[in-house]
Amino acid sequence: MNFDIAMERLKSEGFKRTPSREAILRLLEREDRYLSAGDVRKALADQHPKMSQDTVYRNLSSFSEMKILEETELGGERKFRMHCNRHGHHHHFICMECGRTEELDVCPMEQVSRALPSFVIDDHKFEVYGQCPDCRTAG
Amino acid sequence: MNFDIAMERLKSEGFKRTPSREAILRLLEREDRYLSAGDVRKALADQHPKMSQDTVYRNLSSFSEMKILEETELGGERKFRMHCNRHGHHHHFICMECGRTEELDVCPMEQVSRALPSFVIDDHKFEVYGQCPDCRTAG
DNA sequence: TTTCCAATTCGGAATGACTACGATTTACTC
DNA sequence: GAGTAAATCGTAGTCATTCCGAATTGGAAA
Ligand SMILES: [Mn+2]
Ligand SMILES: [Mn+2]
Ligand SMILES: [Zn+2]
Ligand SMILES: [Zn+2]
Repeated sequence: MNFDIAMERLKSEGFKRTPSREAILRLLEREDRYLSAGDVRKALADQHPKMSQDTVYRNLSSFSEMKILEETELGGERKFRMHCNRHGHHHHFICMECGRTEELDVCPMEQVSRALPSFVIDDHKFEVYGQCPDCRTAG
Repeated sequence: MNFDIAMERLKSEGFKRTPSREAILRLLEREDRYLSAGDVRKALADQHPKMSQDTVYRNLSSFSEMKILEETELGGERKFRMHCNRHGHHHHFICMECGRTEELDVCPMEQVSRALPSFVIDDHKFEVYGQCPDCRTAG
C-alpha cells in the first residue's frame, strides 16, 4: 500500500484529510518497517512538534482497523507498518535490530484446522524474529 | 511438568523453597492454562492476601527463564502456564475465553529457514486463537 | 465565500502493567 | 541457635496507552 491509496481509503470511509494523518502515513510509507507510536512521535518531532500522543495513537489504531496498516506487538509495545502490497494472507520475518520485514509465504493453518476440527479458530499469529542480511553485515 | 518436578528444579538451581513459590506453582499446575500475574494474585488472594506483586512478577519471570513455565503475551499482558510435559518443540491453540491450550505439532520453521538462507533466525512465535470445544458448548 | 458543526486535535491527567528499591523477614547452612 | 544471603513486603516510580474536556479545523452546505 502507498500513501495515495491510503488517503483514498480514508476519504472513502469518511475520514478527514488532516496534516497529522498525512505526516504519519508519509512516514510509514517511507520507513517501510515496524514503528511504535513513540517512534512515530520522535520521527515527526521536527516537522510536527505539537502533534499530541493522543493523535498518534488514535490514528495508528484507526489505520490498523481499516487495514491500511499491519500491526503486531513486540516487547510489550504495539508496532505498525504500512500494509504490504501483496494480495492475500501472509506472515513476516521481522529484524529485531532495524524492524525491517520480509514477507513469508509459509502458513501452516490448513494443517492446524484439520487437526482441530472441534475448535473455533478465529485468528493466528506467526512471526519469525532475527537479523536481516543488512544488519548482519553491519554488525 | 508437575509441581514436584518444578520444586526439584528450583532446588537444583539454588532457589529456596518458600510458601509464595509453592502457592504459585500449585496454582499453575492445577489451572493448566495461561494466567496473568494479576490472575495469579487474585487466585491467591484468599490463602495469601499479603503476597506482594513484586513477589508474583519476580517468581513468574524466574520460573519462565528456567523453563518451568511457558510464557506468551496476549492483549498487552504477559501470561504464564506450567510447561507442557511433551518433549521438544511445539506450539499452542489458546482459547480466548478460558485460556486453556491445545498443543500443536505443526511448525513451519524448516520451510522458513530454507526460504531465508541469508537471514539469522533467532526465534519465532506461532499461536492459534479461538474458542475451545468446552467454551463453544457453554456459549 | 462565509457559516456551521461534527470530526479532529491538543494538553494534560488517569490508568494499568510492570519494575525498582530500601527495609524487613525468612530459608537454609553451620 | 546464630549467621547470612535470598526472598518478601510495601510502596513509589516508570512507561505505554487511554481518557477527557476544551479548542481547533476540514469540508459540506448555504
Ligand atoms: Mn505484510
Ligand atoms: Mn506447551
Ligand atoms: Zn535489520
Ligand atoms: Zn475455552
